[in-house]
Amino acid sequence: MKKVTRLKDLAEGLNVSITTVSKALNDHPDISPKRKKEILDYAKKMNYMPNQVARSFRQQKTKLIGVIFSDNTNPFYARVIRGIEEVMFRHGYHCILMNSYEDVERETQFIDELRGLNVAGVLLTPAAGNGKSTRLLEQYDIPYVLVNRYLEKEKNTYVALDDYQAGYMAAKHLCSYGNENIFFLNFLPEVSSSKGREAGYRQALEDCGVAARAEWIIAGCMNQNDGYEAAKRILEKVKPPVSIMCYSDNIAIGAAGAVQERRYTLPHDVALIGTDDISLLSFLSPRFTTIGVPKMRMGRKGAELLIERIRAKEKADELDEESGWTDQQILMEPELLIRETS
Amino acid sequence: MKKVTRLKDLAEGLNVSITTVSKALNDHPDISPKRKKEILDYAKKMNYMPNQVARSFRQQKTKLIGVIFSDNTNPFYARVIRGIEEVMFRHGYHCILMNSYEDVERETQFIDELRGLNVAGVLLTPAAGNGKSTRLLEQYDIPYVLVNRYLEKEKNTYVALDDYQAGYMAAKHLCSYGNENIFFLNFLPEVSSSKGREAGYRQALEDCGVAARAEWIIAGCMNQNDGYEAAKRILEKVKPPVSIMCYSDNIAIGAAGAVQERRYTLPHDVALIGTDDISLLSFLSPRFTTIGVPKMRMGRKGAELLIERIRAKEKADELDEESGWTDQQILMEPELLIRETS
DNA sequence: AATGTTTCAGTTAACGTTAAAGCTAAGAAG
DNA sequence: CTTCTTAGCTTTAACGTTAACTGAAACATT
Repeated sequence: MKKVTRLKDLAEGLNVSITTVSKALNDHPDISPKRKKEILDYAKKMNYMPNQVARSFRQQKTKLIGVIFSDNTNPFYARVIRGIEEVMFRHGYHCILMNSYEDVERETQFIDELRGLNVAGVLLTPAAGNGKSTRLLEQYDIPYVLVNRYLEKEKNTYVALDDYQAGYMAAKHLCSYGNENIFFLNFLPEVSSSKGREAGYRQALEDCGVAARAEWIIAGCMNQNDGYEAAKRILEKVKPPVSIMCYSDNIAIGAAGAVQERRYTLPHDVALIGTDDISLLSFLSPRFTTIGVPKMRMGRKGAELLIERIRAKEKADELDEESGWTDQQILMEPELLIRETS
Repeated sequence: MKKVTRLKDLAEGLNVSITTVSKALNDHPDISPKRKKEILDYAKKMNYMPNQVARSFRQQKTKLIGVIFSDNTNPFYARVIRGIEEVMFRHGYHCILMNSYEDVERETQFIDELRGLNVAGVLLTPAAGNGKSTRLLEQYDIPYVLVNRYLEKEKNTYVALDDYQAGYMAAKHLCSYGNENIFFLNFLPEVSSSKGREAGYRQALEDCGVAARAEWIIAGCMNQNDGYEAAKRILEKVKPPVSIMCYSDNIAIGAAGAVQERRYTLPHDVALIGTDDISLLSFLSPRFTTIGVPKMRMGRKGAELLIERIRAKEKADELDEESGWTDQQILMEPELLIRETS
């Protein structure tokens, strides 16, 4: 049996015009029910699948979404991505996965390539930088939604954690132990999430009557090893008991390693709290105290927002007017999960 | 400044024909160096990016790759995917991420959609089933490479772990403790990796003079919770010391939870070994004994093989002959990583 | 000087789809 | 019976790109 890959093949098999087949498959009212059924049955029988490339070409739009995050192996982003994929799939979109590794250059290159691919939209966690990526996206008129971070200077649509609240909750919790030193192993200080958490941390200390010291905040922790190194240095200088709040669970894991290396115990010598609620850490002993973040929900919400925005743009393009999209800012509520490291 | 998105825009700006611009951008020898430079400079200045949809349409091929795995949040697959993305990006391909959740229906639907998208190739870990996916891929003439699993009945190109060796190493290691019971918490018994590991496990026991008992092998463990439940039941029936070998680190984590719940200790009461070498577990205490798997390397190798296969097909299509691709089977070497749970 | 070759450009057509416009016959309205 | 409408199908054109072909001028070879 000859392969049926084009409308033409179906049309010839049924002795109707190509357009008629196209209309039948797209449920166009022009076609009589009888003929429609005939065509649909035949298409099904022949296992026909429309050529999306041709369709995208003709319609000047695709069902592809760019998904740019720093690293898909980061358990946090992995779950965000899963949420995105789930929603996009349900809506007939497909996700192009891109790892930026926090590199602005890579990120902008990705965006250029996504423009070439004519993607319907982009979801991204912008790398620390000067907002070049979002400016490009605006310039290319590509709908986008930021996830987990946002840019203060510009008005954007984003889904993020209520970082201030997260920082506040965590620091307040640590304050309750009354340890003399309350450290904060922070991520890159220029990104919104780091700033928000630090602000929350500072406010919590203030509310607890603790004067924050500059050396308590250690910025630039990106991974487990950075957490390990930072904690190691802390424990060389400071005598337990000490409290350590971490920007991520990854960092907390590294810190825990340093604690154990020193033969200190959690939570007795070191009260430790992470952020993200990575699933592994609720199983292992000691189960990590952390700030829960609705990661999949964040991804899903971001995807839904993007779809909304894409729809608005499509409608506007049709009528040849401005999209009139009003930016939306959504903050997810963090949750204090007290377990065994504090 | 008007937006320059088409060759036509460039051509008009430079007063040359569209084809000339196309040739210049594609480094065709027809164009003189002088003119070529002129056009390239102008294109760069105008920030032109070729319309990949139109290009794909014209050339009847895309630079898209389907990446179908069960779940991108699984730390194992996350690293495999990262390896894939890395290589594909370097070669100008882009990855469409799809989570099958071990569901054959979903998987085949994905493949149908990928056919519509005209992807250049597909990388996948086939869900346990009857080989429907690979048959579809063959039928649609889409180049593909299997990763981490293969199908015994059919001849395929794949990159997988030497599962037999992995099972053998792990079981042999556990045998050295001389515990009376040596359990194996296995994954779905119908997939190649489970079979291979079980075969290795059996052989190791035999070589150690241990008669394997049917009840030692507990199949169907998919996640942490399954590992927890299985270990819990084991510890209700059997008195320590006992050895438990797990198909994955995820399962081992669950098992460790059950061990700790019973107030047994690792490795004294229970010698535990996992598989995969998930990065978290080398940091936390107790650091898990496991079988190391080169996950990123597996992804990279799979991607390279797929590119090879795509190239072969492209060449064959050009000459209008059979591709003559000979299937390749690549096995990665596992590594015994003895740490603190055994 | 006549002929062949090379260089460098332009013209044409096609990839599969669908929106818009066109056409015909049947049915409705006057 | 004529005119108007509608249902249901077909024809045409276009999306941006590039392979194949065409053509003119410059250059090389006898």
